[in-house]
Amino acid sequence: MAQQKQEKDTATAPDLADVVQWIKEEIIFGRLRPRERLVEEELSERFGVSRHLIRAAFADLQNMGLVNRRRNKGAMVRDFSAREVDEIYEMRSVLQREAAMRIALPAGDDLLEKLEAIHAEFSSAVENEELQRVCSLNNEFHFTIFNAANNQYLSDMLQRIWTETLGIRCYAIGDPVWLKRARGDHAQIIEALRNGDQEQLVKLVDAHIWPALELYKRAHGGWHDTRRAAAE
Amino acid sequence: MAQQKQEKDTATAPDLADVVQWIKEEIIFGRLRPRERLVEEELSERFGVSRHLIRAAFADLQNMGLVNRRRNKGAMVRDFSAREVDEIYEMRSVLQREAAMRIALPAGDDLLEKLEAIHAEFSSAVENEELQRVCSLNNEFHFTIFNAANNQYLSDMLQRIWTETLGIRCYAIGDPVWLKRARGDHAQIIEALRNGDQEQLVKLVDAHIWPALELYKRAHGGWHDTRRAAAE
DNA sequence: TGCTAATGAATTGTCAACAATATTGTTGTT
DNA sequence: AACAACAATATTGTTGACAATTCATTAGCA
Repeated sequence: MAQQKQEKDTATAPDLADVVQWIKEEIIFGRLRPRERLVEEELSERFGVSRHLIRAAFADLQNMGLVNRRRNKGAMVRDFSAREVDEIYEMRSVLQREAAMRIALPAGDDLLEKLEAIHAEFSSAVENEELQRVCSLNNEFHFTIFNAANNQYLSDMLQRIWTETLGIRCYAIGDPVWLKRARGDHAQIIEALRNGDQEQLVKLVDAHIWPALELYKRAHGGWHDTRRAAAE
Repeated sequence: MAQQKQEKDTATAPDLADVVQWIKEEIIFGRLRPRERLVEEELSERFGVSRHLIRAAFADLQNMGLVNRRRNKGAMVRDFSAREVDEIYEMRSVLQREAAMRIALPAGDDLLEKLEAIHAEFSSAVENEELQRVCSLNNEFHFTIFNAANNQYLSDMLQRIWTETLGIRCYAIGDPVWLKRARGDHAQIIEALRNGDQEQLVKLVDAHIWPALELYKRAHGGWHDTRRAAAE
């Protein structure tokens, strides 16, 4: 699934995948803000790689939905309109419910054990406020579940949505209230999986996604709904 | 939606979009077969564009799911395993049903008129056996409907699936029996839209997708389930 | 013969210079 | 002062050459 590069900085020259990851993180963790222009040479110097790689990375990031590009005008960090956010979240809801519905219940012991292991780590990461680990363990938790739906294409679509909504969801990661709530949600989800209560599972998985959206919307307060992603 | 380039060959130098479109058609209409290797310089000469453009096009086509690439090994036309085909069709079913369910009924006159116009053209294209037009009108018919669900992200996901399944669906386009049936299906779909029968609409839209898959599977007869898309 | 290692051709990956385009700043006219 | 035309700068797009990698063939050896 989430194709991580195995050994990162073992003195190997930076790869396209590395550059994509770097820029992705810059965007996720807010060093590059929505609607900010991305200048090829600037990033090229910052990361110490050729402009060529930056360009290629832009293409990838565009396909991931993290940046917009217009011919001869360059790239900028994608900014979602209020409507786009709502639409993407509706679809996230549809697909996650579909995944939850497709999991064969009651879950096998191996799945439950794996989830509990992740959940334990997640909890400890929350307590120590290791945000980056929280984020990555959260991903792992959910995709372990989604993959249990046993449809690779569904997992892939969810992967795409997760990437696109990173900027939205990562608002929540820093919020103590949300973190506490998420931990509880995860525990409940595991319970539903164990008890074989499919209806409850679907409900829990779906309910779990909305608080982060609310946080994001609140943070964006008075929302000016200007922008629109143009194709050319 | 389907971002076509307006004026094609008005003596303007070929664009990345052009190249992508060309290769796409080569794949769709079978001049490039599944699992066939795509050599950059070869295509570069064939189309008379620089190797760079071909490379960039490969990246795009990979993201569209039409080709697979592996580092230092090049690109090849994507080939679906039996399982992948089933999985992608399950998801196509889910999303199309979701779209059908979201259309506000009864449909407005403008929508109905538009669909009837497309349907009339479709019918004539079928009778004259203009396959390429059949294909494009078929797209237009369905996306007019999908867009009526009023969720751009949903439309975009369906667009992606349609592109990926082109190679599967275009088997059907050449089949007279399927064509006849499709024409009837479309008429029924318009009726359901007019009558405001949502349940029937969902059912029709869903039932419409499976015959083409059956045709494809039959054509692929004894299926060797070898291949697998590798990440690196 | 059957296996491994070395060679070479084919192909992809990378780079740096150059061309085309957009953006900004300046000048001159009314 | 307002506006338009022009010039200068900044940025992206394109090209061709070269480096690195893979793949197929052959040579060497037991």
